[in-house]
Amino acid sequence: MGAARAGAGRRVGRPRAAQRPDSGLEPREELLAAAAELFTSLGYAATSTRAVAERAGMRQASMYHYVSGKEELLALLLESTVTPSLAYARELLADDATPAEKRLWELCRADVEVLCGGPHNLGVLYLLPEVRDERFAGFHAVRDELKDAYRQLIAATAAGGALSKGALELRTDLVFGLIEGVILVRRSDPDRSVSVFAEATADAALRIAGV
Amino acid sequence: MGAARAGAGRRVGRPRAAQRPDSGLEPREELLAAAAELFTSLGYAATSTRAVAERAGMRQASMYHYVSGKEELLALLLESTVTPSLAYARELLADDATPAEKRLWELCRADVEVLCGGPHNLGVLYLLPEVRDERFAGFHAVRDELKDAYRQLIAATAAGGALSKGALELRTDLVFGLIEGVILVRRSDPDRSVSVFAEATADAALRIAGV
DNA sequence: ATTATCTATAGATCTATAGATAATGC
DNA sequence: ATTATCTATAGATCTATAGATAATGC
Repeated sequence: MGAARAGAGRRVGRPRAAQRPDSGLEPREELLAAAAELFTSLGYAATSTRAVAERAGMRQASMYHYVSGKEELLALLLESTVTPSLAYARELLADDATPAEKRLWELCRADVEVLCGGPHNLGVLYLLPEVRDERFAGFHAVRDELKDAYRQLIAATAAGGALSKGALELRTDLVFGLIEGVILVRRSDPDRSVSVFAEATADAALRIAGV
Repeated sequence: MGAARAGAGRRVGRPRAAQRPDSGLEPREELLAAAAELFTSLGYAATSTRAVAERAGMRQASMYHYVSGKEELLALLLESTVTPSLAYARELLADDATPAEKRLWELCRADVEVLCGGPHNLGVLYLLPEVRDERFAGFHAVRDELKDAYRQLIAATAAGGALSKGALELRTDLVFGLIEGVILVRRSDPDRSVSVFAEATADAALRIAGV
């Protein structure tokens, strides 16, 4: 149980119509990978359920065996873009042995790595107009918490401690905007070295934060 | 001739089915305004020609009397977002009486005003996945030229003169990314004072540029 | 006569469901 | 028997064209 697909062995159920080499992924993962590729390149509204399913190696209708529709796929992908950074942010917030400046830098660097890492520039999902919809409230909640972690770290720096509430908000927006703006930079130039860019962005973020 | 609509007088042609108070705009302008509102809020693919036409006060089919389709509307709107900044950038490049730092600051400030000004956050059109398409090559050409103006101004600053080609490129990307990232900030918080934010962003851009 | 609009519609989608089928499991 | 898939399709779009119509212009 669990390791049912191990060994690419015999599988229950009617065989797929289009036989392809085993991807090694669970069908649901195949769908997510297909959706990631299509949503990031064509956009959400312009991607049909047929396109997703077919790219995942199954027929359009079979997709509904695994997910309720496109929407669920987008919600899952979106959350995968913020959850790792949020987990790391929580760690950094708890670590009071390290100076706030250093922790802020680390969060920026890591966040850029997540947004720009991976094969499909998943960060661009942020940019989709559909994402504003209430149906993706889960994503927004996680993202808000992440932004709050940025705010706390900025406030904890030497330069940040002196700021008024409004000024802190503005700095936070600028830093957060810089980090998310990175998605646009990567979009227009996809072949950049991510790690160098992530460090340069973290440096720039500290300068904006006033460090 | 030309001022045909003056005085909201009698108009040639079959009257519109849905009578509404005269907007004072030419039909083509009404379509552009409707498209701006819908493309920025729902996205391009999710906006139907029917929705655009109806919001402009005419029936779906009548739209084709003025434009070839949705695509033309998006192309026009996109260009309207970069053209003003580019014109201003050219002026600034020519003005060698003013220090480069000051000119760079001005360009950033003005660009943010254009991107975030106006009623419909037209800047978000940049974010639409469809925009990458070759059909919008005109927009991309203008945008590339604008980015090149940023590069030249950064290179002309005291800090920029010393940079290697690669380092200059990186700084330019970071600054340009910060400016475009502003679109995301405005999207998540639309009621911000644009002019204050534009100046704060220009300050931040100079800090990134190393001034 | 010219024009701006309308109504109607063909043809091409796209989503989600119903029900059939071809495997394995027991 | 259970399961993963398939095929088929109803119903809801959406785009772009054809052709009719209701104004003004001459």
